[in-house]
Amino acid sequence: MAEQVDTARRAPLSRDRVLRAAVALADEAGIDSLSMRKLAQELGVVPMALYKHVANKEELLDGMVDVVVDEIGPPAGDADWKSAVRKRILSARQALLRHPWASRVIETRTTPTPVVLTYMDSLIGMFRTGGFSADLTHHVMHAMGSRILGFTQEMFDDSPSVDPATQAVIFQEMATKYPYVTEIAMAAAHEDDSIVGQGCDDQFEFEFALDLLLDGFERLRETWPSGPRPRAT
Amino acid sequence: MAEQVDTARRAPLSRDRVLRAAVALADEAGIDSLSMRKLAQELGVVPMALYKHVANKEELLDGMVDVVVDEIGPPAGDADWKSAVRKRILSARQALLRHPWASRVIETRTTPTPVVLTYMDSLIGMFRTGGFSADLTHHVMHAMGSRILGFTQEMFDDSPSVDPATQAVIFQEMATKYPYVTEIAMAAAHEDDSIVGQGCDDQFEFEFALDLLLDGFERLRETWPSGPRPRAT
DNA sequence: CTTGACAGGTGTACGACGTACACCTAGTGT
DNA sequence: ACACTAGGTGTACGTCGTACACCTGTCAAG
Repeated sequence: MAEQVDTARRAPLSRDRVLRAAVALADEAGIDSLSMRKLAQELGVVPMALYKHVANKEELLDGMVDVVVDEIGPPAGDADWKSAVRKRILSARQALLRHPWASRVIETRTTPTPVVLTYMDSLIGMFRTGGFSADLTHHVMHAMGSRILGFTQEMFDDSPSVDPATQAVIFQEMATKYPYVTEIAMAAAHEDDSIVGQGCDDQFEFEFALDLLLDGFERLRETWPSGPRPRAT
Repeated sequence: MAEQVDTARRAPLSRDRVLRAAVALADEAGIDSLSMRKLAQELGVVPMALYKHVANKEELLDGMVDVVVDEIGPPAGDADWKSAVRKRILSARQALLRHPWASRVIETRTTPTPVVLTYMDSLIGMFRTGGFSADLTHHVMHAMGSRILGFTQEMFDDSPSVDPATQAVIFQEMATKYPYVTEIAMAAAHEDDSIVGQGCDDQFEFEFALDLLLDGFERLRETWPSGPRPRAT
């Protein structure tokens, strides 16, 4: 009777507990190490037990996205649509930065969950009450693209860090084969001691694009016809 | 000695043949049905044979992306940077539309291949020779985000088409729970007889956002300081 | 107090997947 | 004539998601 770790002692499972454990596991071990089996083990339970709380892995991932989206705070009370939207999007970005796997997972969802729909509805509402026509709001939401949920793709991630000598050789090759890319990478790294890239201020880039779009939206808001755009005949 | 379908008759494999077959398979069966085993079968070969031509599945996917990027034509000869960039991006978009799996796969690549770098270099070059500073070009490329390779995420795909009665119920629920989303969906579907969405003109949306950005870039081009942006301090 | 339904955890098993590793085989340069 | 090698083969392992039958404790109705 030495060990009795069985079913009795541990807290009972629940959809919520499963989702939170999944998020935690993905946060610390990466989304690729998130399998139903590992998750079950983490919860001290047999893999199939999870299926009493989520239909399948897809639904698990949907639920995980919901957890992240729930972390986005409620809209700020700003009277000004522009700063209200800006704050909300930046808050979404913070949520996504806390869970690096989330953007990748969101991209693979095929159908929005109610939680996501609620978030989108509230965001759309900010434009509508800010004086945008339904039609213009539609285009504007499309224009925001991946920024709606607070992320943009990174193009390069940290390279596997070879020694400086070969790094220099690689750099020379890069510079001759892709002069423009190299120039841009240099410009980005001007406040950094690494040779290539990495020193790019993502937050700045994100806000740069966000503000560019918001400014564009503002201009359109005043000139856009209030009805739907005229149909081609 | 009835059948002699063995190794002798079929054309020899090659990295190129493997990649093309993979692209074809993904095109017609979807990216989820692309496995090393199915691909091998398609080529009349044992799975492990593929590994003599690609290191692993990741490299296969990299190669497939290369095939797609190669389909993007060379830059137009326009003197005007803006229309040249515009054409190139729209041409990239066409390539991606021919291979619906490509955008999803591109998002999962961790390191750009030489082919992708070449494309990016040429695109950056269009801004640089168009009078953009290296610094501004950097930000501008970030701002383009997923549009660089010609796609934006779709939010909804075709729903599994239930009967009209329940569809109406669903619609009612949607309209009360997510009034703004519904309104937008309606606005988009005004030239369509389906009840919810679907009638959204993706090409229009894409160009809307693209032009919004390009116009914004144009304005910045004239006001942006030529050096790198000043450091905080 | 019995019963039986049901929510929730278990155990086994299957078919896919990516790919390591040892092997074979045909063609080539010496 | 022979070793080398590029390229195709066969077997095998570990991992994955999950179908299906089963067990067990709880609790309401008879």
